[in-house]
Amino acid sequence: MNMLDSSILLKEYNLKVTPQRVAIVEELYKNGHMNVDDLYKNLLKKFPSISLATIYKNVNAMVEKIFLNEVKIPEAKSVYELIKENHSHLVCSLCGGIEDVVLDTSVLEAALSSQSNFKVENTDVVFSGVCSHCQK
Amino acid sequence: MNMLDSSILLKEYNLKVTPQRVAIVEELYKNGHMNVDDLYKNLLKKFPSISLATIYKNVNAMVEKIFLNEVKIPEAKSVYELIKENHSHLVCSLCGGIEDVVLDTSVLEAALSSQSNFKVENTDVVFSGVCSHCQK
DNA sequence: CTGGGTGCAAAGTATTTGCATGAAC
DNA sequence: GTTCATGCAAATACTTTGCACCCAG
Repeated sequence: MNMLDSSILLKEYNLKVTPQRVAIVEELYKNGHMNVDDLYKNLLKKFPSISLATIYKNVNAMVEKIFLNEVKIPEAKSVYELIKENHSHLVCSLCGGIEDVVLDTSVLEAALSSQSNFKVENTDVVFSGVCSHCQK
Repeated sequence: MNMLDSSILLKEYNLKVTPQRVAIVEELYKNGHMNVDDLYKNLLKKFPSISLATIYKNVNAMVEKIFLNEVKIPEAKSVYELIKENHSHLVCSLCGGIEDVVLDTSVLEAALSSQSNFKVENTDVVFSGVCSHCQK
């Protein structure tokens, strides 16, 4: 994703294109999932005087415009990701890394509907365990 | 669950049996899922001078001893529950209520293992949507 | 221009910690 | 009697807000 893509994305969601916002989008694109502190630390390199408040305001704005997603992780801080195809998360309990995996959750939803009237709008799946790298 | 059961549970996990702890366990047994503030407000009725710090310390101790579980909910505060049979959660986006449902997630884990070496230790599933009551 | 974003400082909220007292065992 | 829990107050951590200044459109 280049500068232009980020700009277009921001514009599409009626957010003014600022260098800080572009950088947030690009960091997330590059790293997949980041928490607020990770974002802050990385952006400090580019914007030595950026404020944590700016990160919070922008992340919240992007979550509201629904092009960022907050992922709540067991025993860790929430991370944010660009919204994309539905997917589940793999959280390594050793290194803390997070991977995406595309899985069809419709089997679960079908099983649920057979025993409940709950109307599902979203299904979040988080696997905790040990990633392939840490198994070595 | 009566007073005796809670005491036994606490003893089994090497926690001294205090009235506050018994009350926490019984509240959770009665209500299923509660966040820290709910617990605090309810316990205040029984213990007018109980401290939030006591709730935090005990909840954290019980999570560490692995007989409480923290459930992270999208767009809401974490809730705690007594550990029991593996189950998934249904979160109503209208009333905020949380229900349990027992589902077999092994299909998902099988699908995952076919495309990843991740070694799953735990699978958390949270459905968001509208509960049967709020659909009316 | 004009609206909205940024960074700073302050306020607000959430959670943890240290310590004296008192209860559990 | 010894250990550890409680409640209070203070400390820390996390997040939001208000405002003056500045940049994007």
